[in-house]
Formats: sequence, structure tokens, C-alpha cells
Amino acid sequence: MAREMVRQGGRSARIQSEVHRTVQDLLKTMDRGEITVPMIAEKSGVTPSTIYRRWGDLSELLADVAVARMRPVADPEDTGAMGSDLETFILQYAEEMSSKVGRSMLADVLGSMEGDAAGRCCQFTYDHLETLRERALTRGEGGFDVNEAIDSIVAPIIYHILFRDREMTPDYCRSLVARFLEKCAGA
Amino acid sequence: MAREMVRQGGRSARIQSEVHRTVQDLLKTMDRGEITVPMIAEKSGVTPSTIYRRWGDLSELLADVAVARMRPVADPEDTGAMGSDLETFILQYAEEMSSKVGRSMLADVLGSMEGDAAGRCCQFTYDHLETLRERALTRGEGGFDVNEAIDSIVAPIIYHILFRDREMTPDYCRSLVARFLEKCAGA
DNA sequence: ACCTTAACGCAAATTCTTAGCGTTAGCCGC
DNA sequence: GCGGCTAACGCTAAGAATTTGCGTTAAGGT
Repeated sequence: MAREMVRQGGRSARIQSEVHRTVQDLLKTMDRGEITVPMIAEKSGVTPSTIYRRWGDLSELLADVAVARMRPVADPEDTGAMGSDLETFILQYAEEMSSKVGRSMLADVLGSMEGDAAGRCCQFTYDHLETLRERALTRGEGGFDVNEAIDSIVAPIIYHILFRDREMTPDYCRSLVARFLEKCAGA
Repeated sequence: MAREMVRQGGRSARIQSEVHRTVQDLLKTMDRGEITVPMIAEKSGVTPSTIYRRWGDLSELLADVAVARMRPVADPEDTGAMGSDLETFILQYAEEMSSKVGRSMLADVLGSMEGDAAGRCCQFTYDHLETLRERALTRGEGGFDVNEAIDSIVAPIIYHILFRDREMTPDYCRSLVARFLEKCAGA
């Protein structure tokens, strides 16, 4: 006898994907501050009360959608060497995150208290870096410490995006990666 | 003939400080998600419409209060040497930001789109570091690059606080400072 | 002291959120 | 594949928050 069952198929799943799709559509058209729950409900053919019951409030729903959008669909590209792997990944990461929708996703993820949107979201980054590290090791390269990569490369990028105190140029990202690789070689 | 005048004294100022004080009081008592504009209005003896007209919405008001609270009242402590100055400042900074109210302030500041709460807030940090740098130079010490200090020390601290993926221990902060100082000496 | 108008208070209108209750449709055992 | 159980939904009404129009108060300049 299964108490506390959570249904995963059929109607429930259809509504979830319908609502997610609607939110993503709306985010393309309008500013995040303009979006309301009744608006999402109407466009996705669901009643508002359903959305409130399932997600609690707008910020939780937005965080849920943001995490789903951030979930990677594939491993980072294999360019043949650790340095270029890392640089390629970071450049793409920085471009995604610094775009309008990327900043919006970051804000949504960080704006939710319930759930663990933030944790799950930064786990994606960690896993990608871990993939790059293992790939480097199997090639016979030295590898790198994932936590240090996050501190040296990812954290500054996120910081400047969030606080809008510096342009997020490819050159800046490349310099962060280059300095990190030097440090690895020196150690 | 002054068009677009902004009044700064008397009633207007009193209401602003009254509302700020009320918000700070409420933040001590209850969770941020429970606070509402009508609640703040009643406790501070103001009508809700006044708050909406002045601040736009709750998140803007919370961001405004958070920035005001973050505004430093004094320069960072002078411990006599650059290394200990930096370590002392960073330890205090990390402790403040990782506390419950600190995380709440960060979330509020990053949650506002209008205004420039985020920019003004990280400017405080920049200014403090700049003060420490100048102090070091007048002592005859080597000084350091403020932007690099932000990337190497401040950014990782903020990243881990926001994403809750690592305990913010004094030891960790000290290791960040120590590694940064080594890098300075080596350059 | 007077004039202009930014900023406020009040109250009605609108919109969003919550909660009760009946209905639909997944999932399980048979 | 049939029926029972109940999670999840729709509907609706009550409650709370937000917006808006309009009259009033009081800052700041002349």
C-alpha cells in the first residue's frame, strides 16, 4: 500500500510540460516582472488554482522552469585537449548566462527559497567540469581540481553577471581560463 | 524653474526612514516570504498606496532597504599590515553575508531589476578593498589589484553562499586570502 | 507670505491568491 | 481489463493584494 504516492504520467505530466512551455514562450515575449500566474494559466489552458497548488507561487514556478532549461542535454564538446575543452565550455557557459534569458534564469533560481533549485543548478556545472576532468585524465593529461576551477573561473563569471559591474567579454573569460591552467601546470 | 524636482526633507524623509525601520524590524521577526506591503504600511503608519507609488513593489523596497543596511558606516579596521587587514575584512564580510539576514539581503538586492541595487552594493565592497590597497601602499607594502581580489576572494565566497554548495568556514576564507597573497608576492 | 507641485491619504475598482468541494483519471491489486 | 483508492484537477466564492482617480497636505523656490 503506497501512501504519499506521486503521479508521474498522463494528465499531470501533460500539464507540467504545457505550463513550462507557456512560461518559456512568455519569457521570450515579455519582461519577467510582467508575467502573472493567471496569464500563464490562461495561455496553457489550466486553471490558476492548479498552478498555485503545484508550484506554490510564481517564483517557485519560474525557478522550476529555469532549472529545467539549464539541465544540459549533452556532454560538453570534446575538442581533443583539456585546455581547449575548458575554454570552449566556459565561453559557451558565460555567453548563455550573461544573455537576457540567462540572467533571468539565474535570478529565478536564486529567488526561490523552497526546493533546491540553486543546488541542482550548480550541480550541472560541477558535473560538466568533472566530465572534462575525467576526459583529460584518460588522455594522459594532468587533469585539474574541479572545485578550484569553480572558484577561479565560474565564480568570477557569475559574480560579474549578477552584479553587472563588468562586461562579460570572451577575452575576459579566456584570461580566467588561461590563468587557471597556468596555476595547474605550476602545481 | 526647477522641473522634475525631488523632495528630500520633512514628511517625505520621515516616511522613508519609518518604512525602512519597519521592514528591518519585520525581517528580524519573520521570514521574508511572509512579509507583505499592507503589513509594512500598517506598522509604519502609512497607506499601502504610498509604498507602491514610491517603491513600485515589495521586491524593490526590500532591495532598497538591503542596500541601505549594507552601506558601511566606517572604513575597515586597520590591523597594521596588508595581509591581516585583508583577512580581517574578508572574514567579517563572509560572516555577514552568509548569515541568515545576509543571505536575505543578497537575495533582495539581486532580485530587483529596476534601480541599481546590485551595482551600488558591490561598489561598497570595491571601495573597501580600494581603501585597504591605498593603506598598504602608504605603508610601503606592495599593494594588490582590487579587481583580482574580487575575482579570487570575493566572487567564490558569494558564489558558494548563493548556491549553498559549500560551508562558508573561516578556514576556507583564510585559504582564499592566503592563496591570493601568494599570487601577489609571486608577480 | 505666496505659489507651484511633489508626495501623501483615502476609497473604489481591479487583479491576484487562497480554500472548499465535487469531479476526473493515474496507479494498484485482483 | 475491472474496480477501488486517492492524487491531482476544475470550478467558484471568499479573501488579500495591487492599481487608480481625486482631493489634500506640505516642501522648496520666489
